[in-house]
Amino acid sequence: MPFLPSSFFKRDVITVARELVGMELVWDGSSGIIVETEAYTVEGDPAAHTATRPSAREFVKVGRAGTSYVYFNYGMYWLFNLLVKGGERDGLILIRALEPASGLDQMQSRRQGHKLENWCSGPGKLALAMGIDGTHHGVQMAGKGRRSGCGFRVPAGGRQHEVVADVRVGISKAAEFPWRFLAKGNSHVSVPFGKVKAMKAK
DNA sequence: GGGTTGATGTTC
DNA sequence: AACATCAACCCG
Repeated sequence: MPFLPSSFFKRDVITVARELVGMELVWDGSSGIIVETEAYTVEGDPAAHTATRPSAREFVKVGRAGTSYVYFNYGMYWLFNLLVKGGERDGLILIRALEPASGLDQMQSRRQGHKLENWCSGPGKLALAMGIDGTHHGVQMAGKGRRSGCGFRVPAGGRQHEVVADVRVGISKAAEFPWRFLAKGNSHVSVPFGKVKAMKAK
């Protein structure tokens, strides 16, 4: 299966975030099926980095569609995002969870002491499992200049997952935007469908 | 299983 | 001061 072309990432960021669920992320000898994403838009989204960080705005302006945006959060974890631009709405997509698919030995060695279901069930965890860190900021993931061994593709057998939309996780601003996309019923997601609102209701 | 808490550092 | 988190720990 060929890798997704850069044109895939030159569309509306919400659309792309939804369609990435069920795709396979290939990264340096390992891969996983994407089971959870979150979209953040450059305009009209108070929760997006671009709303508060000039450096993020500059990255969107200068970067090409399909480039990785990796940053350090909570003093401990790297989070892996993708730049989407050229469609109706530009923005960044946070890859939040994967179902491990290949290179399992490598992933297991990086996630020692954890169950398979928890290797990639969260944005910090998947960065650990795949070996993603700050040196991987700005990596081209599609089209011309794509880094060898990295990219996205339709898995063998096609996209098997039904996608559902829910609110995003771990934010205080624009918390009601339904811009988190999940593979329905999948056990590798970070927070199951409906759980964020259920917690908040208490 | 569910709730709570501590560990960490960059950004503005 | 806030933050796009995780795992260890309690309690049951």
